[in-house]
Amino acid sequence: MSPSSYNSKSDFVEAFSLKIEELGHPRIYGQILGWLLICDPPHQSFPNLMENLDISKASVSNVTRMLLERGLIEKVRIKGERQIYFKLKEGSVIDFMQKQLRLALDLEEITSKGLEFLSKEKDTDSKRLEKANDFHRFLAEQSENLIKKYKADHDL
Amino acid sequence: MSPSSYNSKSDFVEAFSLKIEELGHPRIYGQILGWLLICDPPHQSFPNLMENLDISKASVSNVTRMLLERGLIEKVRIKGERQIYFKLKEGSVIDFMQKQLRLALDLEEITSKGLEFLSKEKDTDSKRLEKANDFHRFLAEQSENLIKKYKADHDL
DNA sequence: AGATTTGTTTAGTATTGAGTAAACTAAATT
DNA sequence: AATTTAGTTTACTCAATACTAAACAAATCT
Repeated sequence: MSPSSYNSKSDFVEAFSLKIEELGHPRIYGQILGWLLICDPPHQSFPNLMENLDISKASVSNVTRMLLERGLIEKVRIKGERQIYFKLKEGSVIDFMQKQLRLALDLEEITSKGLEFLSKEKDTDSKRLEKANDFHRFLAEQSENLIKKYKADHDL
Repeated sequence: MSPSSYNSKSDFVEAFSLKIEELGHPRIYGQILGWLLICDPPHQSFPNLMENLDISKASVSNVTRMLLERGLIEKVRIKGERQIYFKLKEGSVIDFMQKQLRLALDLEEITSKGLEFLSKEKDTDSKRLEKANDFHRFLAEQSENLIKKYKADHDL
């Protein structure tokens, strides 16, 4: 179905950032992450990012701050250089997905508290919520296990 | 940390819909899903939804259409009644999460195509992207297995 | 100290999308 | 056929947010 690849780094960055944007992040958020996955060298300065992604200085400042706060990138200082460089943090790809998987845990909690309330009411049908809760607990536990296993198998 | 439960059905619906909203859906999207998880009876009319969720007729119409298209709810006709009722579709909770898990598959594809492009370039460092692709493939496969197993174990 | 470079913050623009009221359509009842 | 009921569509308002240009702050170099 998709045997074709991209024709430029920009194509990759665009596809990648569009997907990240679907999750509710700013477009530039995914652009920077995507670029840092393939750029050469792996660390990039303000001007590097501005030019290659065609974004403003303010955007670099704002979005790198977000990414730093979330622990997805880190600053790199180079001896004798004034500029700041940014690079992907080790394990950022895993961390990013792990955050997505928290959804199951959050919904487990919410449905669990909902069940607790329903149990105090009379004449309620809690079957639907019980099923939902059960499934979310399963998924939260098992996906957590998956990540653990992956990390263990890859010395992280 | 959260030993307390909710004090009303509305509290549950609000917490639930806020979480769904974080994923990029309209607020009312989660409100209707949440309400249909706990309402009595399980099928609800336009007026039911308007009153209990305090939303307009137009919103019920628009958002139920979205939910129908995505296969998360279904229409119920009752003999001799003119009104339409809506109820959660069997398996909608699982379907909803399965859609979330597609992210790993999508990112696997994108990184895979990125790697294919990089392989045609010279002097590129593709280690970062290879790692990302490997992880996403793992997660896509394994999470798919989880769902399959859950469905099998629960006769779905 | 003054000037230059580097990065941050502020203030403003523009776009997007949610939600609704009201107009409209379709169907059923009288 | 006329009227009421049920749901859809249209047109609009409002709020949130991304993004940037320009003003600002901080640090380094001469």
